[in-house]
Amino acid sequence: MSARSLVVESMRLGQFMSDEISCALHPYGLSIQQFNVLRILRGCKGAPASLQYITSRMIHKTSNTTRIVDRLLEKNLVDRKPCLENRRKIEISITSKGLSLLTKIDPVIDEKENEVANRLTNEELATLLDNYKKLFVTL
Amino acid sequence: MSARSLVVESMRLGQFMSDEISCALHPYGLSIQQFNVLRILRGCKGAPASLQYITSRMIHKTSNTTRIVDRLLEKNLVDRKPCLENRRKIEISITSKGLSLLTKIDPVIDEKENEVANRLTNEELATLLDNYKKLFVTL
DNA sequence: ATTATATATTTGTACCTACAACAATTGTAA
DNA sequence: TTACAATTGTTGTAGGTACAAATATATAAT
Repeated sequence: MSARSLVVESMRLGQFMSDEISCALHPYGLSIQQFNVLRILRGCKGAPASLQYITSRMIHKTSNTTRIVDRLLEKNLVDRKPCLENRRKIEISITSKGLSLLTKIDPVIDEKENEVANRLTNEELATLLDNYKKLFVTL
Repeated sequence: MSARSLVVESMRLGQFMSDEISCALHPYGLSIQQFNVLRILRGCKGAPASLQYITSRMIHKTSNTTRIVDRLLEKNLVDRKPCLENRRKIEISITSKGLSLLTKIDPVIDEKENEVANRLTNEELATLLDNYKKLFVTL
């Protein structure tokens, strides 16, 4: 009985978290995946990222990063240039417009995240994250 | 720090669970949502269900159940009839073909679910589900 | 050098979510 | 009764996931 619950409830919780963040992002015209890409690029601190690098850091292993980046390009939130050393690659970087958008969004997301996390004590939270790790072991 | 992890890791875990089930369903030609609808209908034990009823029991609140049912209809796994008492409604029920497909899939899914759940002790599992409930409180 | 293989990205398709607009039917109230 | 609101489901569209095939470039093998 609990085994089935674990799977279903984990999916429900993931969906709940995703909904909370999506909802917070909506006023800024970003989807959760677009936001995800922007944050990954900001983490590069100026160094451009390849599509492959971005994909490896996304939540959904099979996200079609090409098309997500396309939408960010349309909004001028990122730049895309061919890589001179390796012409198979492209170099993607966040623009100043993208950075300043993230700066506006940061406190909103932080608040959402804290609001949810505060429903657990620090100990409960630590235990939960610990159990997540055990579940994640890939086969 | 942990607050951010909670959100991201919960999304990752939900995605992981979803991937595990999708993968197990793939040989049977069902998406996870199609499978979900079939199981909801089986739970009705012969009584037909309205679209609204099905939607209310799905993981994604905003699933477009009309179109998921369309695909199950094409495969003859469900029946759809107008409701005579209330002509706005439709009555959806699982066919015998749908039921026998579920019978084949059941043990595969059970095994997947147990395989994942066995990574935790019963106590850890109980605690985890308990913490899920605390996180879910809607605002 | 030519061929084969690996890498990096793009494109295509089926299915899905999220959200909004629409249509049909039913219920309610003036 | 007529008008208005609520309920139930369908359709349209943008964005996304999952998976496979295609394209271009780079590297390795013969």
